[in-house]
Amino acid sequence: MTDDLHGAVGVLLGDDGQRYTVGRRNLVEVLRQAERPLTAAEILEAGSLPQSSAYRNLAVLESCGVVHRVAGTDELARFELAEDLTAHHHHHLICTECGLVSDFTVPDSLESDLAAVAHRVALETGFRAEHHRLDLLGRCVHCG
Amino acid sequence: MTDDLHGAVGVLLGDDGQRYTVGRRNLVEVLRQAERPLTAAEILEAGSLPQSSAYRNLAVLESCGVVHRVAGTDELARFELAEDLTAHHHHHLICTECGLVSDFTVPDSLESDLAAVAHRVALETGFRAEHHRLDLLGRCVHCG
DNA sequence: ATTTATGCAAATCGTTTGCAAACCT
DNA sequence: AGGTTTGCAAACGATTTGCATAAAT
Repeated sequence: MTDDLHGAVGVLLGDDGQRYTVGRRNLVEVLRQAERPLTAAEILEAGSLPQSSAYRNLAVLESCGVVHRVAGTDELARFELAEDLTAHHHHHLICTECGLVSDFTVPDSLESDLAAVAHRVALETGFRAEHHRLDLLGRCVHCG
Repeated sequence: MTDDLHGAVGVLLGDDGQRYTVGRRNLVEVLRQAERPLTAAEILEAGSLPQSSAYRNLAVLESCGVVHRVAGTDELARFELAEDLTAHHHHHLICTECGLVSDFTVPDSLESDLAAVAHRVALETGFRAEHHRLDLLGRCVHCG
Protein backbone atom coordinates (compact mmCIF):
# COMPACT_ATOMS: atom_id res chain seq x y z
CA MET A 1 0.00 0.00 0.00
CA THR A 2 2.60 2.48 1.10
CA ASP A 3 4.96 2.22 -1.79
CA ASP A 4 7.37 4.84 -3.07
CA LEU A 5 4.90 6.70 -5.21
CA HIS A 6 2.24 7.24 -2.58
CA GLY A 7 4.88 8.08 -0.02
CA ALA A 8 6.31 10.74 -2.30
CA VAL A 9 2.86 12.11 -3.08
CA GLY A 10 2.08 12.27 0.63
CA VAL A 11 5.20 14.32 1.22
CA LEU A 12 4.39 16.74 -1.59
CA LEU A 13 0.88 17.22 -0.30
CA GLY A 14 2.05 17.53 3.30
CA ASP A 15 4.59 20.20 2.33
CA ASP A 16 1.68 22.19 1.10
CA GLY A 17 -0.51 21.61 4.16
CA GLN A 18 -2.78 19.24 2.27
CA ARG A 19 -4.09 15.84 3.25
CA TYR A 20 -3.67 12.67 1.26
CA THR A 21 -7.31 11.60 1.22
CA VAL A 22 -8.91 8.54 -0.30
CA GLY A 23 -10.13 10.46 -3.32
CA ARG A 24 -6.68 11.85 -4.02
CA ARG A 25 -5.10 8.44 -3.66
CA ASN A 26 -7.69 7.16 -6.08
CA LEU A 27 -6.73 9.77 -8.66
CA VAL A 28 -3.03 9.11 -8.30
CA GLU A 29 -3.67 5.41 -8.72
CA VAL A 30 -5.69 5.96 -11.89
CA LEU A 31 -2.97 8.14 -13.37
CA ARG A 32 -0.27 5.70 -12.39
CA GLN A 33 -1.97 2.88 -14.17
CA ALA A 34 -2.46 4.88 -17.34
CA GLU A 35 0.51 4.85 -19.66
CA ARG A 36 -0.45 8.19 -21.19
CA PRO A 37 -2.06 11.48 -20.19
CA LEU A 38 -5.78 11.09 -19.44
CA THR A 39 -8.61 13.51 -20.05
CA ALA A 40 -10.87 14.50 -17.18
CA ALA A 41 -13.59 12.35 -18.72
CA GLU A 42 -11.32 9.31 -18.80
CA ILE A 43 -10.34 9.90 -15.21
CA LEU A 44 -13.97 10.15 -14.15
CA GLU A 45 -14.73 6.89 -15.88
CA ALA A 46 -11.76 5.07 -14.41
CA GLY A 47 -11.93 6.45 -10.90
CA SER A 48 -14.94 6.69 -8.71
CA LEU A 49 -15.36 10.26 -7.60
CA PRO A 50 -17.91 12.84 -8.57
CA GLN A 51 -16.85 15.42 -11.13
CA SER A 52 -16.44 18.27 -8.74
CA SER A 53 -14.19 16.28 -6.44
CA ALA A 54 -12.12 15.02 -9.32
CA TYR A 55 -11.59 18.49 -10.73
CA ARG A 56 -10.92 20.00 -7.32
CA ASN A 57 -8.44 17.33 -6.39
CA LEU A 58 -6.69 17.45 -9.72
CA ALA A 59 -6.23 21.15 -9.12
CA VAL A 60 -4.80 20.50 -5.66
CA LEU A 61 -2.49 17.78 -6.95
CA GLU A 62 -1.39 20.03 -9.76
CA SER A 63 -0.53 22.90 -7.47
CA CYS A 64 1.52 20.57 -5.25
CA GLY A 65 3.48 19.30 -8.22
CA VAL A 66 2.02 15.80 -8.14
CA VAL A 67 0.05 16.07 -11.34
CA HIS A 68 0.91 17.86 -14.54
CA ARG A 69 -1.54 19.30 -17.04
CA VAL A 70 -0.83 18.45 -20.68
CA ALA A 71 -2.03 20.49 -23.64
CA GLY A 72 -3.08 18.57 -26.74
CA THR A 73 -4.59 20.06 -29.87
CA ASP A 74 -8.19 19.81 -28.75
CA GLU A 75 -9.65 21.79 -25.91
CA LEU A 76 -9.73 18.93 -23.42
CA ALA A 77 -7.52 19.11 -20.35
CA ARG A 78 -5.27 16.08 -19.93
CA PHE A 79 -3.40 15.01 -16.82
CA GLU A 80 -0.41 12.84 -16.00
CA LEU A 81 1.78 12.25 -12.95
CA ALA A 82 4.62 14.74 -12.68
CA GLU A 83 7.90 13.55 -14.14
CA ASP A 84 9.61 13.73 -10.76
CA LEU A 85 7.31 10.98 -9.54
CA THR A 86 7.60 8.70 -12.50
CA ALA A 87 10.52 7.29 -14.34
CA HIS A 88 11.74 10.10 -16.51
CA HIS A 89 11.54 13.08 -18.72
CA HIS A 90 9.47 12.43 -21.82
CA HIS A 91 7.60 14.13 -24.63
CA HIS A 92 4.26 13.68 -26.37
CA LEU A 93 2.93 12.33 -29.61
CA ILE A 94 -0.33 14.09 -30.33
CA CYS A 95 -2.79 12.77 -32.88
CA THR A 96 -4.30 15.63 -34.83
CA GLU A 97 -7.16 13.39 -35.85
CA CYS A 98 -8.47 11.90 -32.62
CA GLY A 99 -6.58 13.94 -30.04
CA LEU A 100 -4.88 10.96 -28.42
CA VAL A 101 -1.72 11.83 -26.53
CA SER A 102 1.03 9.28 -25.92
CA ASP A 103 4.62 9.40 -24.68
CA PHE A 104 8.05 9.15 -26.25
CA THR A 105 11.59 10.04 -25.29
CA VAL A 106 14.48 11.59 -27.19
CA PRO A 107 18.26 11.08 -27.01
CA ASP A 108 20.11 12.87 -24.24
CA SER A 109 22.14 14.76 -26.80
CA LEU A 110 19.00 16.39 -28.10
CA GLU A 111 17.89 17.23 -24.59
CA SER A 112 21.21 18.99 -24.04
CA ASP A 113 20.73 20.98 -27.20
CA LEU A 114 17.29 22.01 -26.07
CA ALA A 115 18.69 23.16 -22.76
CA ALA A 116 21.31 25.20 -24.58
CA VAL A 117 18.66 26.84 -26.71
CA ALA A 118 16.62 27.69 -23.65
CA HIS A 119 19.66 29.35 -22.19
CA ARG A 120 20.34 31.37 -25.31
CA VAL A 121 16.75 32.51 -25.52
CA ALA A 122 16.85 33.64 -21.91
CA LEU A 123 19.84 35.84 -22.70
CA GLU A 124 18.32 37.26 -25.83
CA THR A 125 14.75 37.87 -24.76
CA GLY A 126 14.71 38.00 -20.98
CA PHE A 127 12.29 35.10 -20.89
CA ARG A 128 13.08 32.73 -18.02
CA ALA A 129 12.52 29.22 -19.31
CA GLU A 130 11.69 26.72 -16.61
CA HIS A 131 10.59 23.78 -18.73
CA HIS A 132 10.29 22.86 -22.33
CA ARG A 133 7.72 21.02 -24.30
CA LEU A 134 8.54 19.09 -27.43
CA ASP A 135 5.61 17.42 -29.13
CA LEU A 136 5.20 15.64 -32.41
CA LEU A 137 1.89 16.26 -34.13
CA GLY A 138 0.53 13.85 -36.67
CA ARG A 139 -1.48 10.67 -37.10
CA CYS A 140 -1.47 7.97 -34.50
CA VAL A 141 -1.34 4.31 -35.46
CA HIS A 142 -5.11 4.15 -35.30
CA CYS A 143 -5.82 7.20 -37.45
CA GLY A 144 -2.76 6.69 -39.72
CA MET B 1 -4.45 46.02 -51.22
CA THR B 2 -3.80 42.86 -53.18
CA ASP B 3 -0.42 42.02 -51.81
CA ASP B 4 1.20 38.62 -51.59
CA LEU B 5 -0.43 37.59 -48.36
CA HIS B 6 -4.01 38.22 -49.37
CA GLY B 7 -3.37 36.67 -52.75
CA ALA B 8 -2.03 33.53 -51.14
CA VAL B 9 -4.93 33.39 -48.70
CA GLY B 10 -7.36 33.77 -51.57
CA VAL B 11 -5.80 30.80 -53.31
CA LEU B 12 -5.93 28.62 -50.23
CA LEU B 13 -9.57 29.49 -49.68
CA GLY B 14 -10.42 29.03 -53.33
CA ASP B 15 -8.79 25.60 -53.40
CA ASP B 16 -11.25 24.66 -50.73
CA GLY B 17 -14.29 26.16 -52.45
CA GLN B 18 -14.44 29.04 -49.98
CA ARG B 19 -14.83 32.76 -50.61
CA TYR B 20 -12.48 35.44 -49.41
CA THR B 21 -15.05 37.71 -47.81
CA VAL B 22 -14.61 41.02 -46.05
CA GLY B 23 -14.84 39.43 -42.63
CA ARG B 24 -12.17 36.87 -43.46
CA ARG B 25 -9.89 39.54 -44.88
CA ASN B 26 -10.43 41.47 -41.69
CA LEU B 27 -9.30 38.50 -39.57
CA VAL B 28 -6.24 37.87 -41.70
CA GLU B 29 -5.31 41.53 -41.41
CA VAL B 30 -5.64 41.48 -37.63
CA LEU B 31 -3.45 38.40 -37.36
CA ARG B 32 -0.92 39.81 -39.77
CA GLN B 33 -0.48 42.90 -37.69
CA ALA B 34 -0.04 40.97 -34.46
CA GLU B 35 3.48 39.79 -33.82
CA ARG B 36 2.27 36.90 -31.66
CA PRO B 37 -0.63 34.46 -31.44
CA LEU B 38 -3.86 36.17 -30.40
CA THR B 39 -6.72 34.84 -28.30
CA ALA B 40 -10.25 34.91 -29.65
CA ALA B 41 -11.00 37.76 -27.26
CA GLU B 42 -8.08 39.81 -28.58
CA ILE B 43 -9.18 39.16 -32.12
CA LEU B 44 -12.72 40.27 -31.34
CA GLU B 45 -11.43 43.46 -29.81
CA ALA B 46 -9.10 44.24 -32.70
CA GLY B 47 -11.36 43.26 -35.55
CA SER B 48 -14.92 44.23 -36.03
CA LEU B 49 -16.98 41.13 -36.44
CA PRO B 50 -19.49 39.51 -34.15
CA GLN B 51 -18.29 36.55 -32.10
CA SER B 52 -20.05 33.91 -34.08
CA SER B 53 -18.62 35.16 -37.37
CA ALA B 54 -15.15 35.42 -35.93
CA TYR B 55 -15.22 31.89 -34.57
CA ARG B 56 -16.79 30.50 -37.70
CA ASN B 57 -14.32 32.18 -39.97
CA LEU B 58 -11.36 31.23 -37.85
CA ALA B 59 -12.52 27.64 -38.19
CA VAL B 60 -12.75 28.00 -41.97
CA LEU B 61 -9.37 29.66 -42.20
CA GLU B 62 -7.88 26.98 -40.01
CA SER B 63 -9.23 24.16 -42.11
CA CYS B 64 -7.85 25.78 -45.26
CA GLY B 65 -4.41 26.08 -43.70
CA VAL B 66 -4.46 29.87 -43.47
CA VAL B 67 -4.64 30.07 -39.72
CA HIS B 68 -3.03 27.88 -37.13
CA ARG B 69 -4.32 27.18 -33.63
CA VAL B 70 -1.76 27.48 -30.86
CA ALA B 71 -2.04 25.76 -27.48
CA GLY B 72 -0.77 27.69 -24.47
CA THR B 73 -1.04 26.60 -20.86
CA ASP B 74 -4.39 28.20 -20.18
CA GLU B 75 -7.60 27.07 -21.79
CA LEU B 76 -7.87 29.95 -24.23
CA ALA B 77 -7.57 29.22 -27.94
CA ARG B 78 -4.91 31.29 -29.70
CA PHE B 79 -4.49 31.86 -33.40
CA GLU B 80 -1.73 32.91 -35.76
CA LEU B 81 -1.20 32.94 -39.51
CA ALA B 82 0.16 29.63 -40.82
CA GLU B 83 3.93 29.52 -41.21
CA ASP B 84 3.64 28.99 -44.96
CA LEU B 85 2.13 32.44 -45.23
CA THR B 86 4.54 34.28 -43.01
CA ALA B 87 8.27 34.45 -42.91
CA HIS B 88 9.32 31.22 -41.30
CA HIS B 89 9.21 28.35 -38.96
CA HIS B 90 9.20 29.42 -35.32
CA HIS B 91 8.43 28.24 -31.81
CA HIS B 92 6.71 29.69 -28.77
CA LEU B 93 7.61 31.13 -25.42
CA ILE B 94 4.70 30.58 -23.08
CA CYS B 95 4.38 32.46 -19.82
CA THR B 96 3.07 30.16 -17.11
CA GLU B 97 2.02 33.18 -15.10
CA CYS B 98 -0.04 35.31 -17.48
CA GLY B 99 -0.44 32.95 -20.42
CA LEU B 100 1.21 35.27 -22.94
CA VAL B 101 2.56 33.50 -26.00
CA SER B 102 5.40 34.97 -28.08
CA ASP B 103 7.66 33.69 -30.84
CA PHE B 104 11.27 32.59 -31.10
CA THR B 105 13.40 30.60 -33.51
CA VAL B 106 16.10 28.00 -33.03
CA PRO B 107 19.26 27.17 -35.01
CA ASP B 108 18.84 25.08 -38.15
CA SER B 109 21.04 22.39 -36.69
CA LEU B 110 18.53 21.85 -33.90
CA GLU B 111 15.69 21.78 -36.39
CA SER B 112 17.52 19.03 -38.28
CA ASP B 113 17.93 17.04 -35.10
CA LEU B 114 14.23 17.40 -34.38
CA ALA B 115 13.42 16.14 -37.85
CA ALA B 116 15.69 13.15 -37.30
CA VAL B 117 13.97 12.35 -34.04
CA ALA B 118 10.59 12.55 -35.70
CA HIS B 119 11.77 10.07 -38.28
CA ARG B 120 13.09 7.67 -35.67
CA VAL B 121 9.87 7.84 -33.70
CA ALA B 122 7.86 7.09 -36.81
CA LEU B 123 9.89 3.93 -37.36
CA GLU B 124 9.62 2.84 -33.76
CA THR B 125 6.02 3.63 -32.96
CA GLY B 126 4.17 3.89 -36.26
CA PHE B 127 3.18 7.44 -35.45
CA ARG B 128 3.31 9.65 -38.55
CA ALA B 129 4.71 12.98 -37.44
CA GLU B 130 3.64 15.87 -39.64
CA HIS B 131 4.77 18.78 -37.52
CA HIS B 132 6.53 19.39 -34.29
CA ARG B 133 6.01 21.84 -31.51
CA LEU B 134 8.81 23.08 -29.31
CA ASP B 135 7.79 25.50 -26.60
CA LEU B 136 9.63 27.01 -23.70
CA LEU B 137 7.55 27.45 -20.57
CA GLY B 138 8.49 29.98 -17.94
CA ARG B 139 8.17 33.59 -16.93
CA CYS B 140 7.90 36.34 -19.49
CA VAL B 141 9.74 39.62 -19.05
CA HIS B 142 6.67 41.11 -17.46
CA CYS B 143 6.02 38.34 -14.94
CA GLY B 144 9.77 37.57 -14.42
C1' DA C 1 -31.10 32.45 -59.03
C1' DT C 2 -28.70 29.81 -56.20
C1' DT C 3 -25.38 28.95 -53.16
C1' DT C 4 -22.66 30.62 -49.27
C1' DA C 5 -21.78 33.91 -45.43
C1' DT C 6 -23.60 36.84 -41.80
C1' DG C 7 -25.44 38.14 -37.24
C1' DC C 8 -28.32 37.70 -33.54
C1' DA C 9 -29.76 35.00 -29.73
C1' DA C 10 -30.04 30.68 -27.61
C1' DA C 11 -27.80 26.29 -26.70
C1' DT C 12 -23.83 23.42 -25.55
C1' DC C 13 -19.87 21.58 -23.24
C1' DG C 14 -16.12 21.32 -20.14
C1' DT C 15 -15.03 23.19 -15.92
C1' DT C 16 -15.81 25.81 -11.55
C1' DT C 17 -18.23 27.22 -7.39
C1' DG C 18 -21.79 27.76 -3.21
C1' DC C 19 -23.18 25.48 0.43
C1' DA C 20 -24.44 22.01 3.86
C1' DA C 21 -23.09 17.46 5.41
C1' DA C 22 -19.18 14.23 6.35
C1' DC C 23 -14.36 13.70 7.54
C1' DC C 24 -9.92 13.90 9.82
C1' DT C 25 -6.70 14.96 13.69
C1' DA D 1 -14.10 21.25 18.43
C1' DG D 2 -11.80 23.35 14.31
C1' DG D 3 -10.55 23.34 9.99
C1' DT D 4 -10.70 20.55 5.54
C1' DT D 5 -12.83 17.79 2.06
C1' DT D 6 -16.86 15.98 -0.10
C1' DG D 7 -20.86 15.84 -3.21
C1' DC D 8 -24.81 17.67 -5.12
C1' DA D 9 -26.72 21.06 -7.96
C1' DA D 10 -26.42 25.40 -9.90
C1' DA D 11 -23.35 28.83 -12.20
C1' DC D 12 -19.80 30.07 -15.46
C1' DG D 13 -17.36 31.25 -19.62
C1' DA D 14 -15.59 30.10 -23.98
C1' DT D 15 -17.17 28.30 -28.10
C1' DT D 16 -20.87 26.52 -31.19
C1' DT D 17 -25.24 26.32 -33.52
C1' DG D 18 -30.30 27.38 -35.50
C1' DC D 19 -32.36 30.22 -38.29
C1' DA D 20 -33.78 34.07 -41.00
C1' DT D 21 -31.45 37.86 -43.68
C1' DA D 22 -27.77 39.66 -46.69
C1' DA D 23 -24.00 38.99 -49.87
C1' DA D 24 -21.41 36.91 -53.52
C1' DT D 25 -20.94 34.54 -57.91
